[in-house]
Amino acid sequence: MSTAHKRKKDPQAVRQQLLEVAADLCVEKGAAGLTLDAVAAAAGVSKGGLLHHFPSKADLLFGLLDDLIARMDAAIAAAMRADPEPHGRFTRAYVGVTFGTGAMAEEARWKAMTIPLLAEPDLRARWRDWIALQAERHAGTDASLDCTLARFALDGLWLASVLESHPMDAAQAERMKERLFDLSRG
Amino acid sequence: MSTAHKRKKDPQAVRQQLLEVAADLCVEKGAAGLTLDAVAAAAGVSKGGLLHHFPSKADLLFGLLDDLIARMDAAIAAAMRADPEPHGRFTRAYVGVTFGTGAMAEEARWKAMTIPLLAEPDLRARWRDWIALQAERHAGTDASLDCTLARFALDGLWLASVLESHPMDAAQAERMKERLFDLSRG
DNA sequence: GCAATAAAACCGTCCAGACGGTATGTTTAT
DNA sequence: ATAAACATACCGTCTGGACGGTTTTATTGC
Repeated sequence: MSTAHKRKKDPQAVRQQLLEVAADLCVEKGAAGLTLDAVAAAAGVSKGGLLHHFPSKADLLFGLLDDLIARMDAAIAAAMRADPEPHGRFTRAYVGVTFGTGAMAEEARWKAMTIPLLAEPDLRARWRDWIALQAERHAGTDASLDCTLARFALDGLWLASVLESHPMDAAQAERMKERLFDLSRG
Repeated sequence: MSTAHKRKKDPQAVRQQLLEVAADLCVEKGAAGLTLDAVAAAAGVSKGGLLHHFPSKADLLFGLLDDLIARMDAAIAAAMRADPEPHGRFTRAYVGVTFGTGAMAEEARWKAMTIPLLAEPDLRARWRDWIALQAERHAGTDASLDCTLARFALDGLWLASVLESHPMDAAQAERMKERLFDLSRG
């Protein structure tokens, strides 16, 4: 028994709530282990309500990834606007955003969710498209060997942070970040 | 109806066969889509037989990962023996083995296992342990910033190859490999 | 050597629960 | 009034794995 029908309806908010809850569960259980029942329950919505917003599980996962990509795009675009030097600009923005100066809790959650998302072949394709788009868009400024290497290193670093396999203190992280910036300029 | 009980019993071989078949199916369907029935059928063993060797699905996946890790350990050890320079020796071996000259089947298995490895918390822990062990063991020779960075870059490169997100031709790959070797010496 | 006995290595079936999705009713906003 | 935004109930399938047999191998006693 829920009281959802008593409160004011706000479809957008419910949709957002569903996405956030799904993201959390995705981090815990992985995309494969994500169940519609669990999402609905955790969001305080019935399963029917969930399926109203996202007609299928696949749609829900697509929604998750699209949201993630949109946020990342926005953050990268903002970082790039603040960088006067064209060469390696995208790489630096990518590094800066992933190292995440701001909202750590949020960052960590979205980062951790990426892996489970990538486990699904259909979602992978979407992710790949985004990568390809970025590569094409910044081919003129970020295609050098060291820029590419810096981005790969960042991916590895990010992987390590998700796995918690390479515990690093703040000083080490800072040195690494600076080294990556160096590479982006070379 | 099977004839397994007619032929000579060889538990080790059956176990190995199960692992190989499971690995192959993992490549095809992904670890999430791996079913015990499918593994048992493909290995010519009943489901009961499979569950005799691996009491649960999790155990099967553990077995799969442990097998891969053992092989990788061997390959890395061999590569390290052939490298006279101590500094960065492990990093170079890691790079060399991952770039993988030979054993394509093995590489395909690693690729298939990578995503599940990152997605499943239990498998993740196992992998993390291995990383920690290596880091500790080679702390004296491979802990420099550039060595660490090279390994991170390699991980990123590996991920890209799994996701097929950064198509690279052989020449590019070779240049990247050389650059990583350079970093391991600095 | 050789039964006898235990233990390991299987086989084949069946089931309980989980899960995605449908079908239909009920409330709320416009 | 009508459509969107939910809730409730239910179904079919799929899958892990429990279970009780059967056959082969190993060990022990004599």
